[in-house]
Amino acid sequence: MVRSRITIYDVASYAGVSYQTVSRVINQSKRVKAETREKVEAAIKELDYSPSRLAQSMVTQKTRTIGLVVADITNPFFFEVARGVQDTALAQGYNVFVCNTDDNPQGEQDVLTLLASQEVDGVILSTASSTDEELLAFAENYKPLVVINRDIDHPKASLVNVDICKGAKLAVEHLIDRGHTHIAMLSHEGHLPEHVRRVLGYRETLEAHGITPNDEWLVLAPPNLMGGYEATQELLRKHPEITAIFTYNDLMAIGAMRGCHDMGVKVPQDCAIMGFDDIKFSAMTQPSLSSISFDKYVVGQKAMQRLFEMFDEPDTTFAPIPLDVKLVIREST
Amino acid sequence: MVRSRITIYDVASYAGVSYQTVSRVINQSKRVKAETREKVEAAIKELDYSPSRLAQSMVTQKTRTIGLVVADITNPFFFEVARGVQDTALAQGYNVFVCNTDDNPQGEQDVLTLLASQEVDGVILSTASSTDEELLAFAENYKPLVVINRDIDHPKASLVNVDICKGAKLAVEHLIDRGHTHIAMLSHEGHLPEHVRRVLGYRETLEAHGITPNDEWLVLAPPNLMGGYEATQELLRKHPEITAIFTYNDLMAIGAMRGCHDMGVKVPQDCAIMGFDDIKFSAMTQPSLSSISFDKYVVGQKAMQRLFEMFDEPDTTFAPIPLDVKLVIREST
DNA sequence: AACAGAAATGTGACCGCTCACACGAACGTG
DNA sequence: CACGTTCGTGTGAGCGGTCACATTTCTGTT
Repeated sequence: MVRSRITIYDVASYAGVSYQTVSRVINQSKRVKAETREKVEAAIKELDYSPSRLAQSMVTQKTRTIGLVVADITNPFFFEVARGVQDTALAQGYNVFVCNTDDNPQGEQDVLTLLASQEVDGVILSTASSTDEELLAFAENYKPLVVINRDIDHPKASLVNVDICKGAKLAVEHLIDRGHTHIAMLSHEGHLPEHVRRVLGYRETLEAHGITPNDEWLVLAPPNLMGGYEATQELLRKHPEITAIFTYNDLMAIGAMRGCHDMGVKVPQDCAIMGFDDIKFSAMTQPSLSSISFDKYVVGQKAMQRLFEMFDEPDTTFAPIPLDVKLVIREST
Repeated sequence: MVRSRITIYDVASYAGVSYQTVSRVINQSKRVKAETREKVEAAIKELDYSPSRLAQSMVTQKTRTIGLVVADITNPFFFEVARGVQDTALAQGYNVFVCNTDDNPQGEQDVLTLLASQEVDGVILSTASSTDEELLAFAENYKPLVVINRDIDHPKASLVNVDICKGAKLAVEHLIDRGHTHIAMLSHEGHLPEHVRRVLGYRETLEAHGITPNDEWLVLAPPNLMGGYEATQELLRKHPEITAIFTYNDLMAIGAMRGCHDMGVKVPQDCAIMGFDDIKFSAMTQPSLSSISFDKYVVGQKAMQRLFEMFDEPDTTFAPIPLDVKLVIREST
């Protein structure tokens, strides 16, 4: 039975009060007599009334909806973050639009303007494809913005930053500890190596240990299983001297391990593999994957909490939220 | 600069027409003189106006938003489906709320009522935790509903069904072909085996080949990596006679392979492992995983397309959309 | 008993848009 | 040139709420 919507007026006349009183009950205003409140609550229950969020949003100009922009929800890193965001949002009655940009700068702009027109209350962004300028423009003109793993400087944008440099350092030092000196790296083809903190950490750590980074050993590929697989095969064919590979993320690392296997290169004996992100699969691969671990769920959680803080205090500028990483040593190194 | 919202009235007075004319231009009504339309379009561009979806939804009672209910977006199966849904929705200007139920029936009910109050235009559901009755009640009282991989019978609910029975049959027959007769199965602890089509297919196929299913060999566990890992170890400890395992999904299978490995059981020599879903990881594991494959992205795409059809023709009852599966043989069997 | 002040409730306007309708101008027709 | 049609545009109302303010009722004080 598709009954036409029950409005606040229906409840009001059923309870014998004015619509405004019903509104007060809904909004938990103190200014309602206990007795009246009960009457209204009974009416609400009786009529199975629930207020239209649309109408509420219309007048309050708050939608209780936020946008989450990620490169690709298909990547286990992002969906763990997404869960953290969603769960935290839901607990406060907020909903989340998840948008994929596929690491495409134009897509990212489209998605941001779409979100703006959707009238979300805020945006959490975890991508690196749009330029800082575009992002700054968005923060300036539109809604509160929380940015994950990216350094931009704007009073209306907040940061949540995993200590990626430290992660890269731990990873490379671990490989050096294991006696490796010919350490290659697989990075994300979508980004300039100069802007990728993993690459910077990789280079710095090598240099700190007296090893000169060899640019031939830095390969750019799509940051997924197939990208890691193919890049590894090409790399090892060209540079058989390599004995260790550090990758942009675990997806690439898992592809890399399979790439080694298919070439008859044994992991870790012939070539050690080191990932980044510590996704759940990494403990289950064969050999299991050493990686840099941090709590992705917490990343999402903190980002959402920060967004809530920004709603409450719109004019405050918040300090970045740092998140620590740790090295997880498994069989692949 | 947070300028207060530009409304249709601003555009109207800027262009020197009435607000209704602007509305007509926005809604691509034919009833506007070309000349006027240009004036209005220029004004829109000039003022950088975009209509408030909120206000539009308010009056049209359509939000251009749909809800996607999945058990856990963290499962690769679901997020590939989710991508299919999202991409298809976005192409038509629709947004998607993704909700996780964590396979918790109460959570599912909560999510459904939340979505109803959110005033989504429709719902796509791919979970099995709520009862058929609850789902029917939802379809009856609320919005168009597309259900994935589940048989419910209601004129207002549409189905997209992967041929899971066939998948289970192909899987088990393949194991039998390989000479196995002691074939165990790992299923989803959240559902009664009698309702799981994979289990039905498993039992039927065994019987069809003269093998009596042994209930001791059917283990229920959480449908994830760890669930597969632990269940496998327990199973093989109790029943070392088992030489093949068919799992509810690839996540469990990957956990199972690792479980075998850690017990010194070689895959596939000592024990073959057969998955279901063919997620991307399965080609990259070591050994790579045999599985039942179907296009998860297309599942999402078809579900969304069907929902659009339901919007267009609210009173039509649509036939279920079938999707075929195929066997992918890799190294684990 | 009279009055101020707080507490409880009611009324008008409006959020930004679309719908149904009204209205005048332009058009062809006999 | 009076007529009905079509076309182009404008007006009133209302979607379902909340806000600011007005109004009434209940307190407490002297």
